Amino acid sequence: MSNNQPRIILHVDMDYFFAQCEEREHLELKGKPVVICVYSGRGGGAVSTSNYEARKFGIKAGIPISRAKKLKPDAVFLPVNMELYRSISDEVMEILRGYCTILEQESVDEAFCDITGRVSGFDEAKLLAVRIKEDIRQKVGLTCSAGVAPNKLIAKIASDFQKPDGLTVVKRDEILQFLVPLKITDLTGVGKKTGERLNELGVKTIGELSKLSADELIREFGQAKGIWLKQASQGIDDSPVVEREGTEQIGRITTLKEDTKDSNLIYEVIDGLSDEVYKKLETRKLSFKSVTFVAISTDFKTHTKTHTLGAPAKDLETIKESARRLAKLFLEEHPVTLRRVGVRVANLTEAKGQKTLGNFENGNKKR
DNA sequence: TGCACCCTGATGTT
DNA sequence: TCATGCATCAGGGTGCA
Repeated sequence: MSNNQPRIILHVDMDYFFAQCEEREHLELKGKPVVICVYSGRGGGAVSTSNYEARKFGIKAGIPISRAKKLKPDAVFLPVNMELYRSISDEVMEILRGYCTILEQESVDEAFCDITGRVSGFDEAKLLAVRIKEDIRQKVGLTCSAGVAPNKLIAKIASDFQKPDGLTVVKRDEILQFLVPLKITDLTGVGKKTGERLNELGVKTIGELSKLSADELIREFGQAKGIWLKQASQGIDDSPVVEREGTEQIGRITTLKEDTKDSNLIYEVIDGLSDEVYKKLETRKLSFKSVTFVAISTDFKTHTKTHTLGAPAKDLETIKESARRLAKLFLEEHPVTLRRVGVRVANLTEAKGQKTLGNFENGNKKR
């Protein structure tokens, strides 16, 4: 895709999405601090997201619920209600689809739109963005923040630049001055770990990052990431907006009631998780070709074990048996105590008509 | 030797 | 500090022509 046509990309990011959905459903929440929680089943858990009232007290995504409760005991604490957020997300995406030729839904609350063919330039693009925001506000009842730029990388950073209910337009010749003062972690793809390593190299801003040579970055981060960092620091990104077929993998993970190394207990949990993964697959009519057992030990290290089948399958038994077998192997190899376990399927394909696919080599298995 | 595929842990985000 | 659940990706390994 090396055509020279300058692109215009719009990135839309719903504001504090989960919490805003709850505000829409429960009007009495407006103005109160709202905290959306993922409970672990053993009393603890983490904050999934919070509204701006809650953020004023330091309650943000990722912190333990216990800490959030200390920061603001009388905030409203609600469990995640994914079904609600999905259906609202669908409403939003449907609106966006009406405005762009290609829509790339990045997650439940974010999407890229290629609007190159829909507008004559950035001024018109800005007007279109305003209209889309207004449309979403009226039809869905939620605010979002938007970024308009010549590529996905900059559009995404731009949508994050002014929040909530923001709109930031970055034209081609404004990219460098826009990026230079930003923190390196404002680059999508640079998180805590990469940020720390860059700090050690004396780099704190994107401007400073752009001064490092590609060679230096490759030495430090390897070929692919090194080149990516160099390009990103200069605002270069050619990746196209692509309609996503669907997810590549589907999984479920849970925290055990208590830490254990008891395989029978773990098998029980695996069966339950397999059921849920199977349900998700079924509703989306997908087959899988590999099964992964995920284990997180008490020291919070993540371990995985994967088995790839000879041919795609779509039945529950295959998930359960594979996951159990993988767990057994894992426990034999690693005598550690587990805190969390998960089951994941990948290599997904559309489950066309096939009934059951029992034809993979699993002959010598103990029953 | 080159390539395709597989497995694993790291990473990002919420 | 206390530490959910989910997805994607790159590096290195492995097997085969």
